[in-house]
Amino acid sequence: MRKVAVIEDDPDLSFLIKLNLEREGFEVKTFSRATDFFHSVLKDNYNLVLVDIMLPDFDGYRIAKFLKSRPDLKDIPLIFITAKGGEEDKLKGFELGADDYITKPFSLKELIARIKAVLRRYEGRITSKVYEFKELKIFPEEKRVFLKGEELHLTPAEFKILLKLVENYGKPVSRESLLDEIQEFGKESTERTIDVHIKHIRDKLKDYRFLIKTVRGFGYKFEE
Amino acid sequence: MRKVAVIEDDPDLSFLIKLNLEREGFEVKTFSRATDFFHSVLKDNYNLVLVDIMLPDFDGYRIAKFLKSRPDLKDIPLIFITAKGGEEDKLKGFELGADDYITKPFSLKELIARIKAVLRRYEGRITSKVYEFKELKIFPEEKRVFLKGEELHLTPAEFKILLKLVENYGKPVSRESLLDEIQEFGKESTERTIDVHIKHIRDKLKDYRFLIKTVRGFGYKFEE
DNA sequence: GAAGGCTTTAACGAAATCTTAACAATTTCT
DNA sequence: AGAAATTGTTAAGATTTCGTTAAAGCCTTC
Repeated sequence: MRKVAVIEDDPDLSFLIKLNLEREGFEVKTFSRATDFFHSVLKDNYNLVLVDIMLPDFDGYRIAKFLKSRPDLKDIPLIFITAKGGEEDKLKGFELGADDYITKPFSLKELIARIKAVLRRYEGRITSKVYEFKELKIFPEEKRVFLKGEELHLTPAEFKILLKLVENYGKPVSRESLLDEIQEFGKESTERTIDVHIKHIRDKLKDYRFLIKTVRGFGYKFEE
Repeated sequence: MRKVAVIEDDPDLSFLIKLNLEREGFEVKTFSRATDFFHSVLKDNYNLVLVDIMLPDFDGYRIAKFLKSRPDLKDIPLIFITAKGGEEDKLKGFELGADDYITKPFSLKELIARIKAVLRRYEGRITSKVYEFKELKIFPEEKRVFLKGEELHLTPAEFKILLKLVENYGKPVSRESLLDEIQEFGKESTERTIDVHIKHIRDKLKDYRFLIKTVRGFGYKFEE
């Protein structure tokens, strides 16, 4: 789950942001003072930091400077919140490495849209991982699978299932979790659906079908 | 390796130049007629063009005019070779954008020195990035696209989408990300908007429409 | 304020994909 | 071994997604 740190001294606004982000599936920690955040950021792994420029102890720019000065933290996406709307402030923010900038008052909808957009942008930067098992290669970023040099055509659901299994190499994955991967939250399909997808994947893996092992009474696992 | 095109109708001189430039580590293509060169210059990426003013079909000035009239070719350094030594010719050459001018007879040593000097001058400049796929060229800085030497007119949204796809060559880009590129936050358009833009881009790419592949359930990708 | 270019929306058909359900095969349990 | 539970297989129907078209909405420009 993606974690967001919110540094905002207005408790009402802070609460509202937390509420809405959690509704979107984020894990949220709020801080009313920068110093508290400093302690947390070193041990918790945030995927994004949302910081108000005006804070009682530090100003937001110093938070940005701090984050950007540390090699282990400088790649955390950063969004500023501010009451000021001047171009100059905006520029200063971007110079300090902010990824986006949102001025009060703003709609929560907009805030969430911006957060998601920033995260999307960052996800592209992740160095593309490659999974390789004998003659099977999986490129998650490219959503492609190769078997003996030939590309396999997997449907979206098939690809998601295979990837989930591979990511949990050796560990059994329940049908339930696999279902979560392939469908919208709230839907509830039969778990037999998974079986059918698994069959299709196995068929496409041909003589490597054995890589997907069934874990009776639970689900499936990927293992050589 | 740096590529030089030599347009010179005297086969002996042409051969001599080729020989000496290759000894210096250049890749050299020679043309005895301008028309042959015109075909080549559109697909090969020359770092420098060396052209004799007097040619059987076209004169060198027209070659210069042609090159300088095309945004995708106008930055290729150009050196004239000529038998005439008049100041007038020299001026005309420089007016047309020649970077240097050398009069017959000249020593190969001198020619090479001048070529290197011109390239040095050019390399100091920031070479703006160019994307090139077969007969498709994209100039992000200038926001222009050329297909088989013809400029394509893309609308702003179309250009942004194409560029985003090209920047993520081989990687699927989600409709959401593409929407981020073309519109302000807060707006939430339907993702079908992207489909329509994609159709328009594909139509304009004509027989290269296949470069944009759809990634079912996700978005699109650019790939040869 | 009309015109034209650009973007967005809506709607439909076609194709790809997903799900279901029924039956067969296999494993586990008693 | 036989019953029960679980998984494999199959095929058909339901659903989703995409391409395409046309038209509406929105700017800018004249």
